[in-house]
Amino acid sequence: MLSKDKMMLCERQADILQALGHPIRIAIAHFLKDGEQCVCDIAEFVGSERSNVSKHLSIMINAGLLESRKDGLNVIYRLKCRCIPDFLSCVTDVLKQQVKDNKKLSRVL
Amino acid sequence: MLSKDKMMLCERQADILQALGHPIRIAIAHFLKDGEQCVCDIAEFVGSERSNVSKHLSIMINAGLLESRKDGLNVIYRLKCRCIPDFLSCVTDVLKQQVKDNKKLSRVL
DNA sequence: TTACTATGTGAGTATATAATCACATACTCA
DNA sequence: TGAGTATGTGATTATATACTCACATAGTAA
Repeated sequence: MLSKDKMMLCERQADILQALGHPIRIAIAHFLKDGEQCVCDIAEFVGSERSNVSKHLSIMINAGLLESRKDGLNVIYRLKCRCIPDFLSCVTDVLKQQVKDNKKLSRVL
Repeated sequence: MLSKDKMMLCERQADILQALGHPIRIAIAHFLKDGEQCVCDIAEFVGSERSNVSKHLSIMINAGLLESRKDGLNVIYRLKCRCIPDFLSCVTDVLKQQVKDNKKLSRVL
């Protein structure tokens, strides 16, 4: 049986996964890999309303994935941690593996 | 603006993250790192009802994270992809980084 | 000051998710 | 066969999440 401490760790890990577990938030993370951006440009990139994007951004801030700074009227967001792109490419590896398995399967069918 | 294809990719990545984005499902993944297990033992390990665990397992199966086989009365689950442990350690890296940043901050306060 | 712009927030709604319980299914073994 | 066990599923309920719209805030610039 899992200890209290390990369960707490699982909860914190789940928080991080949930904070990235939405198509718009993934897209935001991909966009910010190439450098910091304002809400305006992020909203344009992901193709959603600004108020909605603003909420997604605050979810990511709360999870410690992003940080922001003000620049005049704009608020500029950036990835807080260099490991997030690594992390995303890990997800991609899982996807690639699934595609590979599917191909193997389709050859048999 | 994000292309349709890229958006689809983000959706598939989000599916995977969501399928792992729950404390119980993370705990299951950790447990299965060390080898396949039946529902019974998984439920005992994560400390939740069997029917609930069964539903979590089917979420992970649908996301392509796990596979299962029958063995008499039991159903044995295992990780489908060796990259899932790597993936989990990536989440841990993000957490570690956050802890490190917090320490730095607390020294300043 | 006033008009304008970028962002954040609250209310309301729709939808998704999680947990529990009761029950169905499938298998084992006497 | 019948009792017992492991698992899965459907109904229900409670809660969380996402989205939209309207509005508030904060800064810019004339």
